[in-house]
Amino acid sequence: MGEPADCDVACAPAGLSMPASAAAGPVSHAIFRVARLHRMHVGQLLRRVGLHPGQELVMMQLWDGGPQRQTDLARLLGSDAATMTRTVQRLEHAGFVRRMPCATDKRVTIIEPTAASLALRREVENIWAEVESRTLGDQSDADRAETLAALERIETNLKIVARP
Amino acid sequence: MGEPADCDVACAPAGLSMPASAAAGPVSHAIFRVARLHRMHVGQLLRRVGLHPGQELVMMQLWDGGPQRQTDLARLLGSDAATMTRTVQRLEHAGFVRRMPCATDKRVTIIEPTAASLALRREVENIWAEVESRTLGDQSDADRAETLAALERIETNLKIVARP
DNA sequence: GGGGTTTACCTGTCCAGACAAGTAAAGCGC
DNA sequence: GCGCTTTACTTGTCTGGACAGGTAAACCCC
Repeated sequence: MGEPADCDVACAPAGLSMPASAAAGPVSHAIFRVARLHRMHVGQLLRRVGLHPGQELVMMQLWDGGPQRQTDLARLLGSDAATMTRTVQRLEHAGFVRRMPCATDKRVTIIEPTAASLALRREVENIWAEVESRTLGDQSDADRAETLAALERIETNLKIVARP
Repeated sequence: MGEPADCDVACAPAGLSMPASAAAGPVSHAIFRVARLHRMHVGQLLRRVGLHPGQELVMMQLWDGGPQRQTDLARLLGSDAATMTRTVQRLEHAGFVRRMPCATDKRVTIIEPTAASLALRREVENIWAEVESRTLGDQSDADRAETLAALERIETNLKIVARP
């Protein structure tokens, strides 16, 4: 570190909830804040059932669609193939998932939920319902629809630009 | 892995963009997808200037507010103190930030942007403007306001629940 | 059927982020 | 002044996520 310095300015409480640095992109900044808050809520609730944020999406996809190829899991969840490899490894180690080699294509591995994981399903669905409820608060149905529409507009825009 | 298994069902193309697992929380799922897409765009652009997603927020806060205490940085950006420690360490190693011990309180370290970092400021602001543009697409001003309002509604709700 | 390409997966490495635990300094109460 | 609490910061360890690089199998085309 450098030399000791006085910190007159620095010690002043700078308790602004909207830093001027966000002026360049208020929506981008809001996405960042909302995403972290949302993830915090999900993680806090998932912790009770022994899952980490992101893993519950894999399990939901498996409960919902049954045994699937690992590459399809990654594609459906928009995840990186490498990330999916390690997430599945951890879920397997935790006993929630089983990996089976595909008989007709030796490259692929089929991921299937274990019987033990089924006990989690109801809890995870409750957690998601709880988070959805916290996220939307007491909004009216019309507001909820508008909220979802706004997010989907953003998603569409970001997807369009991603493929020039 | 388990025994080889046939994968008749699994090999079928399951190219749905809206997995039924999202039914429990469409808005939550959308937040997740939007956040990852948004982060991808930011990271892709920031890579050119040698920053990683999240670091640009620290730099913007420093450029904007001048030298600040590390704990204030963490609080303003809503980040974990431990995360801020390592982020600042990496920024210091990259030469964008300097750490100075506070003369009046030996616990605190003052973080200040280096002169070298100032050359990045314009570029980072352009990147954020670009991401904001991609995010909002060709929305009208009214739509943009509604989008921001929707995100802020979510943020408010998640903050309220966070403090029972 | 042989060779190049594509696909599926794995590993290494880096980053942010969260939690736990620890240290040192400041503040506070008595 | 002494002890307890709070604050600021650090480190360890776990996770998701991204990129690069590598391997083996399947595919495709001539």
